[in-house]
Amino acid sequence: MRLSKFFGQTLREAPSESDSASSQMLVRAGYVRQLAAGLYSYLPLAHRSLRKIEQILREEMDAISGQEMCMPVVHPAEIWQESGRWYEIGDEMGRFQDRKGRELVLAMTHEEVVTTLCKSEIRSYRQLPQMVYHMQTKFRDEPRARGGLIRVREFVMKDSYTLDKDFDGLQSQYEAHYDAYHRIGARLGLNLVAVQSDPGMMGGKIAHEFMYVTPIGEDSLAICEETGYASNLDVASFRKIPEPSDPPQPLTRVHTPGQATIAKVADFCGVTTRQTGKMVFYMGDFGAENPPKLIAACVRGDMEINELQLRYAVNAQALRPAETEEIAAAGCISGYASLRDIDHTKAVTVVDDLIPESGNLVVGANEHDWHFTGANYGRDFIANIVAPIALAYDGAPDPIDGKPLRVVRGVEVGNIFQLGTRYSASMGATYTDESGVEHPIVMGSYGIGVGRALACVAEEYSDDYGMDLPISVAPYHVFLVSLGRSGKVKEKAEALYSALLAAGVEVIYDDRDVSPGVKFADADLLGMPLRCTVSSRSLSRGGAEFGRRRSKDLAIIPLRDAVEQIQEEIIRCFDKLHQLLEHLPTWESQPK
RNA sequence: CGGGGCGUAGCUCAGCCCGGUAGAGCGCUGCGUUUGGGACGCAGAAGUCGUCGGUUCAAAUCCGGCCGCCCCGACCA
Repeated sequence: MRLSKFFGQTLREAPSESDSASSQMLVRAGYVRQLAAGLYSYLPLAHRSLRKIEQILREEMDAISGQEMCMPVVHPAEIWQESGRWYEIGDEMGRFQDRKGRELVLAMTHEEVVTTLCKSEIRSYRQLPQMVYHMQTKFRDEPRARGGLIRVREFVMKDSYTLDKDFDGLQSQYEAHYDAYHRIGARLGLNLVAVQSDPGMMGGKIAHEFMYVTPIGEDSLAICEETGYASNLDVASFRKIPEPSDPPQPLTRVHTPGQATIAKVADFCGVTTRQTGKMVFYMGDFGAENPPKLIAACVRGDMEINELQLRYAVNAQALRPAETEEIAAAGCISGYASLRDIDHTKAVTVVDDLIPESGNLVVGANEHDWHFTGANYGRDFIANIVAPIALAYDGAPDPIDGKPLRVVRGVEVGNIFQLGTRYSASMGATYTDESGVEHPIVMGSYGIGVGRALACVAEEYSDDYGMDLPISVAPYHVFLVSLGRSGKVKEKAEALYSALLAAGVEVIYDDRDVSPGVKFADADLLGMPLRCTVSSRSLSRGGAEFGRRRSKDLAIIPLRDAVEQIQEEIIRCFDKLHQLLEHLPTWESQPK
């Protein structure tokens, strides 16, 4: 590729709409252009990188017996109605009608289509197990696209689907994906951390997310390097250690004027926040046929509510913070609320499982400017439900060995779900076993966002000058630049370019008639890992300069050996990257 | 969906308070000089000031509606 013919241009300044390093660099380097919120065009450089990422995905999926196929982006509504997700999913699903008024859906994912195919293709246990995959566009009308390429509305995902006759089969294909995803991360130059995750609307019980840890991530993770525990914060558990307390003391009403926050009241009463109980109120949505109900949750004062776990504990479909009037309707006073005086029929009352183990708490007295001291669960207040509803926090003891958890941010590059029979049962995809009995097929689904992976790689490998992409992802391996307009330099550079092309080296050649500063700046920006410079200076020293991007110590390589030496260096780059494959985490090595 | 910000040349932005000729830098075009880290001179092209309406003799500027984009939150198979 000649840079003089390149479709697109580099930008000295990033457009104001992009924020993260990855987005800014990809825009400045002419890889991508935004068309609208969450919709991007991928220019030739990005497209080459995306194809390379896809090829890595393809190789790793094929290696675990995947069969590549392709399913449509537009689906009839009926299959989504059959699975039930037509009704469960809201505005994030793109819906439209064809000319006859038939309801159509833009694919958010492809479980429904795979399951439909199972109905026509899979009849017997003899046809199982199976693993199919494709790389196909998804559309999700996110309420808010953000972070440049990290969260977009239209994107290509590699999604694979496993079909098994039982859960043992599923488990084995799940583990194969678990290991394959680590290999994919390594080949992309990304350290992906597998964390336990919430299966959510995918159904099923076991799920992992593969996270690229970065401050710009949207998800919070709780991880412990020492024990290997790693979980999405949503589902993270931790050891709960009760605060030592004296034998139960009498419940005492205390005047606490103006002490409406936990910190203030703890300070006022001379106790730590660990010796207080904190009330948080939500309105729970229990489905269309049930009225919304107040949820009164209590955690220890130093902790926060894990809303997902609370939602599961009360079996609600959704939660939102309650208004002051809604709290008052159950007989509680905001800021001084207590489970002692609440009407347990008007609210679902929940305490974290640490509360019954905590003695002599300071809690609200349900009256302005009054609290109780010496409150003890069971004697002074109770709840409908006792469940682990406290959110893990930085420094919390991990559940395996009590070592401190670290809470970090991450971007979800991939995920794996054990679906079980969630789709096959509702849609009637069955096989016949050895004894002639029909069973629903046991399914798994496994996704990796291709564009998101590129964004993460760009984020990881950016510096002040541009990107320094791994050899496996860079659109070209070598950036060849000629300096000066002397006929000899141009001639030699052209000859080297032709020789590299003839040898099959992926090279981008800056043949433009611009100043050296511009060429070097663009070379730095564009992200090719290797650079080769031909100039009168290099020629007088015996050939071309060659080395890593922005490297200070550049070797002079004679032009007659240049192609060979460049090829060898490319191989060394790949070898170095592939060394990462040697010590990857595996399913076997993760803590159980 | 709640809160905040922004919309002026291809890009980054000034001008808006205080209404009256639409600006700068970068980029682009031409000519000349220059060529190892975003060169310089001269000449030039380029904008329905997001959009619709209102106020006014007069609106980029004041007022209102709408649209779009960004950020925080809610949401996120």
